[in-house]
Amino acid sequence: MSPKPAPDLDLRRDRVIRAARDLAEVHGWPAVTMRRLAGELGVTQPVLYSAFASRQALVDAVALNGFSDLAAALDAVDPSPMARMRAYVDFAAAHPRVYEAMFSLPSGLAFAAQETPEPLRRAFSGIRDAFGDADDVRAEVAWAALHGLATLQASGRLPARLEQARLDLTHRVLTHTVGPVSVDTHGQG
Amino acid sequence: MSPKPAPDLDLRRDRVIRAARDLAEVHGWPAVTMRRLAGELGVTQPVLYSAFASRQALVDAVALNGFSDLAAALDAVDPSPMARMRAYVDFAAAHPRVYEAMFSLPSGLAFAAQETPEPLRRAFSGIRDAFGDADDVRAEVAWAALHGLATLQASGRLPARLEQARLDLTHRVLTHTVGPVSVDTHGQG
DNA sequence: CGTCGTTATCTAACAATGCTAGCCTAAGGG
DNA sequence: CCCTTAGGCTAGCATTGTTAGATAACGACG
Repeated sequence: MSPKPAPDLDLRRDRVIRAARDLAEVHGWPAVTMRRLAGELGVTQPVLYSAFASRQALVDAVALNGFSDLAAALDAVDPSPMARMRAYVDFAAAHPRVYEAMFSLPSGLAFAAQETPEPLRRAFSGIRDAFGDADDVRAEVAWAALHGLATLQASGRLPARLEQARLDLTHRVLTHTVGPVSVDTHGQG
Repeated sequence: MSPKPAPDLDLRRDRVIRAARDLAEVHGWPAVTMRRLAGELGVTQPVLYSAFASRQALVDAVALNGFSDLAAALDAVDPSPMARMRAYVDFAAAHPRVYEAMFSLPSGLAFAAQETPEPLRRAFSGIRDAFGDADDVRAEVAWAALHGLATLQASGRLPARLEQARLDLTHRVLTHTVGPVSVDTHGQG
């Protein structure tokens, strides 16, 4: 049944993912070509296709891996809002290309569906645990704010000098809000 | 000096930009190839390069155009926070690919520098006028929140059903915050 | 121990992309 | 009518993702 020693596909996938991620972090995603990747790993292109059906699938795998790491980074700190916020933006700043794969690059990953991969749910839980509400609205807003800060800062569209001030203000408005939580889902839901 | 009638480059640029935008909105940015674009316009590829030095320059032009439109959309409504917020997310939802070119796709547009193109500054002013503070921190946070909401919703990562609730909460926390605005820019600025 | 069958891997190629060099042709001045 | 000038087109290059067909390595069976 297996005349040739079946290669450890999981191990190979892991190696390819790591190589792709490193290459992307150093030289950007456009530099992550199948040829160059194969060269770095000392194999030929078709071998990569035994691990991933397409380049898109590989990028998706890097993204999924990133969600796992993000979930771990959030879990590693205490569940106070400020600690989680700091952990989130720090993760995005430390691994900008992975974050790009997770959110900006075209992706085939489902999210709001029930097929949502588990690492994605875990990452979101890391935020919900800190901002949890009656429903998820506050956590979703918190996530959106963090995501906006992370991406706009990563692309240099916000002055770096005010980063801490922005995070402080975001924390303050999300935790010290007055007024009822009249969540009515009318309108063009 | 000009043996052949010099083509109206501005008009041509405009046509190319419009064609690229329409094509992107319908079929996505990967479908916007120079060949296909030339075909739609009834010309050959090299003509496009007389209008834009590269595909990247064309995408940047579409993005810049989008910032102009966004600024106009914000100016068109009264400067109340809620009206501006609604206008912002509506613009992003109505022109998702243009918004993608403005924020997600690789871009050569400067932002925080003093070389920032005027349409970008105008678009940001549309937000600052509604959330203006002592410094720009609150406006920046508002912008980040809106951007996060827009992108996460566009990629289907937030349930559409709660869209209005998220916007309401965002509006509430940004306008009804208690506590002083102790903006100290210490830390790793 | 030798042969065979299976399967992972490599070589080589395909189609499509962004971009460019060089010829061709249209338009105006003498 | 001819000549100059410059815009447009044809054809091509290098690179990309992806795949078909050949090759070689390894275990099983006689």
